[in-house]
Amino acid sequence: MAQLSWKTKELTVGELAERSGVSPSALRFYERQGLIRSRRTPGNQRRYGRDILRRVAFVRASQRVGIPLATIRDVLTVLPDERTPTREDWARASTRWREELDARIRRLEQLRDHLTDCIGCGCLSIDRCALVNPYDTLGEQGAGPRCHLEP
Amino acid sequence: MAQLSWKTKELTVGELAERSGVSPSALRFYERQGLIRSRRTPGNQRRYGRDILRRVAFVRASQRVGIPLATIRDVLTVLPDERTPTREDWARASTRWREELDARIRRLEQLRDHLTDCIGCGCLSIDRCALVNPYDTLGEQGAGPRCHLEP
DNA sequence: CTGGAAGCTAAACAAAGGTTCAAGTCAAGC
DNA sequence: GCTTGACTTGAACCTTTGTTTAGCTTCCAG
Repeated sequence: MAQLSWKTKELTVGELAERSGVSPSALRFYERQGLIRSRRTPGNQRRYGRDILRRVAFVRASQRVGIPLATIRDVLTVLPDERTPTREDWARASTRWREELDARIRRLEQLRDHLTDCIGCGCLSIDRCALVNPYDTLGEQGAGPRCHLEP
Repeated sequence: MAQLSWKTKELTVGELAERSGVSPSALRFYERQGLIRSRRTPGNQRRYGRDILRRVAFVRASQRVGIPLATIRDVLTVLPDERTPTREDWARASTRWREELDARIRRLEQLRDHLTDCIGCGCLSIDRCALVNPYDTLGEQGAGPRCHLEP
């Protein structure tokens, strides 16, 4: 007796990968980025408790909303550290994304409305078209690369 | 007399950069990617006709909608090659983005609705939660990096 | 005609989010 | 006890969208 039930058995990276749909390399990457943590066996292999499934799920769901990993990590740090997060803990964390999502939707809707106008007029004027020059900035966006692609 | 009016004078990269709000390095990059073309002077410097302003404006507007450059390039190839594109040409090209935008907005709205549900239940279950597993795919997304960040 | 500003190219670097590979270690079934 | 499959690490590589830098050339005003 005293055998570990499937409920309490820890997961290896491979098992977690299969159950979460996230590749082992991505899981190790998340760990390097401080998004998840793992216990190590005496032979230095990773072992995860059941909590980890929900945590990984939260990361993926957040990514789908379009949040960068660094931001997700910041939100995860507000979770309780030594206690298993409760339903309320997760709900509180999720609320942040709700606002993010609303903002993104509003922005896209504005773009769409401008675009509808512009399809009618075909203008695309640098100076006048709200779609082309939406914030009246014209340049000076600052240096550094920006990624415009959504998955 | 016979002086070039400002209406017909060609633009240098620097001038185009200033008028379009896109840096010279970005303009050269767009040319390498086949998004724009330039005439060359005998001294190998780029010169642009007035058409280019609208073309660059279209590229920037499309980027704001979230379209990757490769896709923009493909759409630009359907423009007439030797004739200056008309208002209708540009409007036809823009119509594609309208559909794209609508699709994106719908997707975000679905996400938001799921998220609202999930905040209530706090579930984030790998198997059941629509937010976590929205397409019932669970893995097998294919290889290659994907960028999730919006500007 | 000359000096400085602007242009040219190719190559390196950046950041995000990973994948792939090489070389080696661990765990478990037979 | 041994073999095989899963795991470990670090480093290199990938894509996208550009910027920066080095080393030269060209253009324009005085």
